[in-house]
Amino acid sequence: MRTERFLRCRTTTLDDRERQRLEAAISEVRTIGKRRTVIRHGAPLDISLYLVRGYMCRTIDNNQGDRQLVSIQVPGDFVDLHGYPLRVLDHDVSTLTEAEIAVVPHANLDTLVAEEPALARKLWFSTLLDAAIHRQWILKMEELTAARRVAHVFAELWHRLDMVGLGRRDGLRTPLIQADLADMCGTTSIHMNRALGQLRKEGIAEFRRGAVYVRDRSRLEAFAGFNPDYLYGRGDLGVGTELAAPAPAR
Amino acid sequence: MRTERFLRCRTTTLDDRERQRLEAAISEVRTIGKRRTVIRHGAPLDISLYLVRGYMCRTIDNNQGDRQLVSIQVPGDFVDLHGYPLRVLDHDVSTLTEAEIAVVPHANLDTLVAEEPALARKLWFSTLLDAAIHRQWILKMEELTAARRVAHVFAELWHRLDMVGLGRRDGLRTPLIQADLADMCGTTSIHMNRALGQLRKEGIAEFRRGAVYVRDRSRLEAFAGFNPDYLYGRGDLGVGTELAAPAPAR
DNA sequence: CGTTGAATTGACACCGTTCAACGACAGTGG
DNA sequence: CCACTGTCGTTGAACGGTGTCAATTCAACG
Repeated sequence: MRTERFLRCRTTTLDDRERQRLEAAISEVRTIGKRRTVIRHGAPLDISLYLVRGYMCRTIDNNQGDRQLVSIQVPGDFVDLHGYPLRVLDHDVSTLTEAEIAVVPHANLDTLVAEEPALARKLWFSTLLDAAIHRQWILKMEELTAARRVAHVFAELWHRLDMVGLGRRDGLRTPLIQADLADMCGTTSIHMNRALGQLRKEGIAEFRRGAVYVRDRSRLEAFAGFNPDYLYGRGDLGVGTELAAPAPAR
Repeated sequence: MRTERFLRCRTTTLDDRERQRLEAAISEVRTIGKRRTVIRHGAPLDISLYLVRGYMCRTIDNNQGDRQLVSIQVPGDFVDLHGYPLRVLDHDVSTLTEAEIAVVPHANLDTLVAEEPALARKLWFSTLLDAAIHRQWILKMEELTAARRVAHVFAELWHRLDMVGLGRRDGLRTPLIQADLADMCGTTSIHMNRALGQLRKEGIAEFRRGAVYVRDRSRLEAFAGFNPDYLYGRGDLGVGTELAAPAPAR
């Protein structure tokens, strides 16, 4: 089943019937080559894309003419479901690797949403997961140095791959090159190279042509200050796991 | 009407009947003092809050124990509608000023979503607007220097206030102190002070105790590289307004 | 075996942090 | 009225993280 990874291991998941209805909303499945732009910002949309296999990303052009990576998508992500309520996207959607993509016409989503409000709420949930990830990125971009930022990217990606059943024991594989990591972390590829060198030297993670080898996962996560709560995995969102009650607003 | 500003001047707006249905879903309106935390991350929710008057923000605690501001909300924002599909938030929601807040029980939203799929899609739209703003913040945080970042914050806020009919000619008023701006821009309040000094010296904007005076708005926006498309105001999203076609993915 | 994209290294300037101190201003109470 | 107090804003100097430019090495592939 093509959508088997959708919302897998999340606080909100689909039941069998809902999954079948979603599956039935797919009009076709396409295979796209690597590094191709599939959706362009500003173009009116009448379909949304679900990522079955491979990696994709969202990019935004900045004023200097180069692209920033504002999110990465893994199998099981309903990549541009955002395009359904928004009708037009603010960003571009591209493949990183060759990818298998399920096409869901908005007309089918109209039916689904009208007939299955509970499923609609779950689809909505999946898009807000992206928003939560965005928020965490804003936070980490502000808070951390480049080495810690890229460590956080690794930790997040690893965790997300685990959730959809694609995780590995000793690290993770990514389709990302150092320039991509730089784009994600808001730094230059040159400095990213040095940041990765630091991770290697400190024995936290070793990046070699897309493969990330990690000996001690908890050390990586601690280094990055990674807390998976914002990914809405099974289990509650940190309730009871905190040391102290939050302080007043300011 | 309390929700008159909701989705005002956006590409997607409510019609009269939808607005009345939304209005009817409000169970009560509360007034909250300034700088109070209203929703805490990790707490199960059965209501969502709509901001009628005043300013609010979303914050996330980082590992060093201080809070980062990941978004600011103005009147007309359905602040934590995210809590409806998510059921639990990844962040805290606080007031900046005294605020008037409409409470919408999730039970009422259930009814609304089931009976009015088109309205549901519009509510969904409003939450994805937040996601689009988050993406732009990620981009700008990475791309710009501190002075340009805060100029972008001003430009965005001004534009959003314009959309809900609260804009001014000569600049804007905010409840933000320099430390807040620093939290938003991922810098220290000391450096923020210098960044504001630079804006003042260059005649771009003058910040005095929450008031931002701007002589030449287009200069402010150019300095920040501000492009309002991502706010989904009336008019299309930059189609035909660009100088060149986007380049291939990489 | 040459080409190409990717990774790596060095030198230098700049942006931003940190610590420390001081100034401006409003509110409060004597 | 003034002194006190706390918050917010401002400034200086030293330090470190990051950007920039230029050059070089490495790996993959036709």
